[in-house]
Amino acid sequence: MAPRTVSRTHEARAKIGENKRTRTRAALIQVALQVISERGFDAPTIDDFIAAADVARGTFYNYFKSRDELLIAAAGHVADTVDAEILPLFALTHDPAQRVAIAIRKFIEMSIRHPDQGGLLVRMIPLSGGAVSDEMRRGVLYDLESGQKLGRFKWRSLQAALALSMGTITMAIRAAISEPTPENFPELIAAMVLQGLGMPAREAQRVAALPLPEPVA
Amino acid sequence: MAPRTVSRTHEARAKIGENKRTRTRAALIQVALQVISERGFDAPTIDDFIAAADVARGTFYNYFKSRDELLIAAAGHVADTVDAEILPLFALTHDPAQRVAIAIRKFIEMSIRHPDQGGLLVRMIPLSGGAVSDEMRRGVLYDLESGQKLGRFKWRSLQAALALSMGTITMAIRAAISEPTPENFPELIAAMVLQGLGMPAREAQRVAALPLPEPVA
Amino acid sequence: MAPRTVSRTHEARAKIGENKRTRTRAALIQVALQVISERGFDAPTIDDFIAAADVARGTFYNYFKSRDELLIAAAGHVADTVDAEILPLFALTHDPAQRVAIAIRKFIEMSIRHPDQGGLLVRMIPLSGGAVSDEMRRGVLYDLESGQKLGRFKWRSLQAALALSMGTITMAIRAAISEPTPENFPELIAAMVLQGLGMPAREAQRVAALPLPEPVA
Amino acid sequence: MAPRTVSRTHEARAKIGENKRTRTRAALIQVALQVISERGFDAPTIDDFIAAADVARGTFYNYFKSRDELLIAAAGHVADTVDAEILPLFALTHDPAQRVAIAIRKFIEMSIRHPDQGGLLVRMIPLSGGAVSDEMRRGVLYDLESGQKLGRFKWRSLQAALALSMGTITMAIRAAISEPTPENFPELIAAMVLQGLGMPAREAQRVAALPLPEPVA
DNA sequence: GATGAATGAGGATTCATTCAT
DNA sequence: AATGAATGAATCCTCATTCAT
Repeated sequence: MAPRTVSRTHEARAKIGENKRTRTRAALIQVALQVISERGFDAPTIDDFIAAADVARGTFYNYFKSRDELLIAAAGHVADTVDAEILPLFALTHDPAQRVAIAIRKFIEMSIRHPDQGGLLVRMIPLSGGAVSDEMRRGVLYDLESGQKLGRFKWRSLQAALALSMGTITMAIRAAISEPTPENFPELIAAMVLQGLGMPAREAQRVAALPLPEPVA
Repeated sequence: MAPRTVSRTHEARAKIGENKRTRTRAALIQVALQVISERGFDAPTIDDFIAAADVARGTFYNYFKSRDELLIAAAGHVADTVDAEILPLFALTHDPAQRVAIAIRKFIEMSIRHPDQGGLLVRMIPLSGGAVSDEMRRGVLYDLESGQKLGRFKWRSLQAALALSMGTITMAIRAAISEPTPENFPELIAAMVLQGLGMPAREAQRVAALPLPEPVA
Repeated sequence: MAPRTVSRTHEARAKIGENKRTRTRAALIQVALQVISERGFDAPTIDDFIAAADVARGTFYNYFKSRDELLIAAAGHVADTVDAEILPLFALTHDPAQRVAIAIRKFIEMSIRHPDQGGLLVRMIPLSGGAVSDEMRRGVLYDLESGQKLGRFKWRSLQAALALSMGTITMAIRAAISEPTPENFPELIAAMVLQGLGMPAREAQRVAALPLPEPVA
Repeated sequence: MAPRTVSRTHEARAKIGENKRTRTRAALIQVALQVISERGFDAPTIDDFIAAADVARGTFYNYFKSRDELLIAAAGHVADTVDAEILPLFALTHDPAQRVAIAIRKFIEMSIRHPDQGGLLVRMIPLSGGAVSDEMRRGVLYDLESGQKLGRFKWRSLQAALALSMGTITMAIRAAISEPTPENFPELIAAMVLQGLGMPAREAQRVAALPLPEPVA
């Protein structure tokens, strides 16, 4: 079985290389989230990142062409994390009101659990043409429109409805990161947004308080 | 006109100088608003400011001790503008719902008329420590609480109510600056926020649509 | 005369500034020629140049965007120097053979007198798309063609004639810089090129040896 | 074909390895010639070489201890090529004029056929310390002097004669690489050089046009 | 042997601020 | 007051070379 051995070796080596590369990259991204949460978004230099990750200057550039590229990658990682939490829940219901509530609650919950990631998310929304937020935005847009068609929402301007939703989420995340918030803060925010979108208060509060399966990770 | 020139008093000269000084300073601030609104707080360099204002490097430092000082002055200018526009209207009513609606409508209107100032505003609000946002925040806080006491609002968490208000305003200004918006956008936003705060839809829309005295400038 | 004083002051200041700027720029170029002659073309870094010129790092970048830009400017300076020497002499004759001889002799003489400058010239010819050499090349081209028409030259391929002229000049400058050469080296080179271009040996040597007005500087 | 594979002797395997080793080494040198011919000696990085050769970084260092070693090997390869083409022809005649003509024609022809090698040659000649140019230089020197003794040449300065020969060859190769040239370009150049060295035009052109055995490779 | 991740010294570049004119 | 040349600390970026797998 010599050939197999040979080929396995090749594969194995490739895989090890692959793993190491992936690990270093992941470490840099992880470290970036930490450092940003500690020292803010603008202050940290490439030097700070590599010092925290304990890699050489050149190693950084083996993975990212610039500071910005690292930050974007980090934001992408956060987006993936959020997606992984929200998408399974979206499979459970097609009620736009519920979906909006789920997204809002999950985003805020995640930001409370991982303030670094929430912070980065919020900082990236204005920046980068919204690479991160775009996906979120598209999802929200879709639910706002179908909710209107189904009579769940009663907004009079899509632009305004979008501003309400995105603005409130953003500011709520910001609050959740920097101040202590009540345990049901995510639900409270979700309910207010639904009310703002035209749902009766009682129904909004009911939908916003529906039990949610716990995240696995 | 030589005689007139000669006969100019010291005072007159001082005043002319004063005027010029004021004008250059104002020009620098104006230019700063533009540049910041386009490129954010951190990106622009002093070179960008002096190039846009077409003054020499040294001149800049005759007016501002540092880059930060210009930024603060620019923010202060926006605060003054806001004060001049909104405070007089606040004298007209003590209904918290009306006051919140007035503030929201005025902020957005002003941002449409002076996108540079709106842009700076939007950049400052998240910093939440900026003079503008603090004052605004206090005002909003006060109205939210008294509105609750008077039964006009029915929020369940002050933090959440604040996030809804501030977040929606911020995002609405952002939209108003960068996209065309319907003429009644300010009112629409105001109505949605009031609904979110627990007012019945009909009443929210009525209050948000009350006629407003035109701004002077 | 206050106004006049004021305006003279303005002019004077502008002029002083202008002078200073010009002087610093010239100093950097001068220093570049020196440093290159001492340490070669490739070795010196920007640090070496600014140390030799005794200016700050930032000052360098006030004048040149990159190391290459300095080198190109230095080469341009050399080209100007040569032009200043050759052009007046070109006014004295329209005989293409004489003009070719003058150009060759002057380039080599200059390189013997200022080896730094000659060296830079030779190094820049392959580089920079020939910004430096292009002018020279055009001049030579013109004289080669008109010399042919007038029956002074008898080459059979313009390309080949150009290769002979430019190649020989380049290599002669190189030799003149790095080895001791006989006093009449410039004339010898000129004569050989004219022979190569098809002039009879005797006539070539006569034209190449015609007395030349001494340079002023 | 398993049996055959199995029955392969150690020697055979060694030879295959040897071949592969030789091939990879040759590929690196070949690629180096290309890259150097295009971008010069200094510009290309090891990354450029390994990317063009499509080998891993470590593989490069299995064959060459340093970047310089590759450059030297590449130059050696060109030297070998030149030797193989020109030396056999030198056995055919002892007339210095013919030998100079042969060398010139062969160098240019070879550069047209193998532009990469010509490019490297041209880059090396000015360095004059390169193995190729030294050998060539010695050969040319010898022929120039014996040609003078035999009355075939009539130069007045060996230095100048050398500059004419080497400079013209260099520039002619450069032209032949980068522009289309007439078919008899090598002969034209050879004739001009011989004329420049003092041979009568008619005789120079005759010698330069003598038929040459075709190269084998 | 082949691989490619990691290294870090060497150099390039920016930009807020000072200061003589 | 206005000017703009000069400064240099802080930071970025490249690339030849090493070495564990």
